[in-house]
Amino acid sequence: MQNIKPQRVLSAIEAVGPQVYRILREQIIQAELVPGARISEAEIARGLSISRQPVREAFIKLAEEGLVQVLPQRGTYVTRISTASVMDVRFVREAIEADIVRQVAGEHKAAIVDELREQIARQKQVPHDDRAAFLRLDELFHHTLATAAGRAYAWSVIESVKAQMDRVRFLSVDDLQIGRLIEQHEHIVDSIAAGDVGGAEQALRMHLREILKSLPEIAQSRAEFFDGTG
Amino acid sequence: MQNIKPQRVLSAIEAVGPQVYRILREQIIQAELVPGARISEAEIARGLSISRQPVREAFIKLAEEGLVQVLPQRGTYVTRISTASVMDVRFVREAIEADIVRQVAGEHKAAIVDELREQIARQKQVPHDDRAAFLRLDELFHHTLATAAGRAYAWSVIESVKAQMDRVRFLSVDDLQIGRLIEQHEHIVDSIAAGDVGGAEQALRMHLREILKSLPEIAQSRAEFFDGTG
DNA sequence: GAAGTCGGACTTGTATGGTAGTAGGCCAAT
DNA sequence: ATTGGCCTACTACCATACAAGTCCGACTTC
Repeated sequence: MQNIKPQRVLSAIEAVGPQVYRILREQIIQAELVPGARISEAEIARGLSISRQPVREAFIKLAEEGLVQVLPQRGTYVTRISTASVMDVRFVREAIEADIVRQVAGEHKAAIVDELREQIARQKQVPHDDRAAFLRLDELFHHTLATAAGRAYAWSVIESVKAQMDRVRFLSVDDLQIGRLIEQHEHIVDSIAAGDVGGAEQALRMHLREILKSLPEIAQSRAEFFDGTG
Repeated sequence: MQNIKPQRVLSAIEAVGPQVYRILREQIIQAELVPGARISEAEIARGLSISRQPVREAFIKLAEEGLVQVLPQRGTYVTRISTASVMDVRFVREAIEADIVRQVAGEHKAAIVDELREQIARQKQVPHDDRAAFLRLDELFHHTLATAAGRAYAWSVIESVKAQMDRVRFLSVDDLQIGRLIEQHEHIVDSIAAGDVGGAEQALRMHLREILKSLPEIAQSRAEFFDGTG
């Protein structure tokens, strides 16, 4: 089966390193590159028909996010998901987004409420089996909140740490949870619309803690993806 | 003046790239490398008697922190301090540390209070002209809080973003401010000791907002270090 | 004199070569 | 049968070479 290698198109207007980073990051989050898998600079470079150098830079960035572990002279491995790391990231994200939503709720801008309600309507229309589509809309929802508060930078920080959470979410979101998450979105927006700062904050914190509920279950059913240290 | 180049000792047991990163980061924060300065991979590499590759990796990491700006085929420049960026970082830091201190205040661990009070005593003994020494102790104080809450990861996130704040602090901390900052530390610890969760949070938020008070003044007196966009 | 053009000396980005170190298989010796 | 030692293949890390683009000054031309 001499299948022609699908030459992944790398843009010429952007440096290759960051592109490789995004490709690998996406593959790790979506478990195409499974936890524990061994990858090598040379192997990836061959696959993309580029040199090892940009791949190396991508590895470094992935290692900073904790998505891979680089062992000098030994190899580079996709990290297994650590429930402790997931909870660490969730804590940071909750802290930042709590202050963001407090600010939004305190500013009484009707346009934002309309925008968010429209997004919720779209979330309800997502087919129940299309997890990726819902996750994209969920991401957009939280991103919109941050932008509305004028906190684009804060969101960029969240983005740079949330990969660990996304890996779990990709494994865990099922239909039932989607419905509950949408309800929580509505609760957040209602609180914002009412100018209920404290209520909005609490609603958001509860929303982000939802992930913890399914985490033990996922860690057990997909034990090979998780490290054993808890 | 044929002065012998002081060969900075690079450890052999750690990769060179991260070491270069730390050296340059320190120099930028302490304004040895002044904002707007042009630096080049080759120049730094020659100075350290290494190749361009590890320097390049350091540049990439510095660029992610916003400490330098890499313009392909043109050059790399130490960024000027942006007051907007400083406020962005402060927002993130305040959000995270607020949740940390709430947790510490809610746990009623006497050992932590003792440790923090001892640190404050040491802060009072710092000579009033030794800014660097006080900043180190201040850093230790906040780091200790995070560790006490079991939030080592959260602190690592703060560390990776706070360079922008540190650059300003290095320019701004004078004797008067040191006294006020120590008072605020005491206020925070008192609230923790009393188990006053809300009070501890507010005290910490006020503490971290202190930097904003001197920011406009610094930005004016050292205008050449700041960008003009506000 | 002024404007346009060409060339060289930079810059970062990418590719490739070389080095030290690890892992694991194979073989020999006990 | 088990253990110890070599040897090959692989790894990441660093150094070096090459490529592509930018800037600036000198020269040419009008």
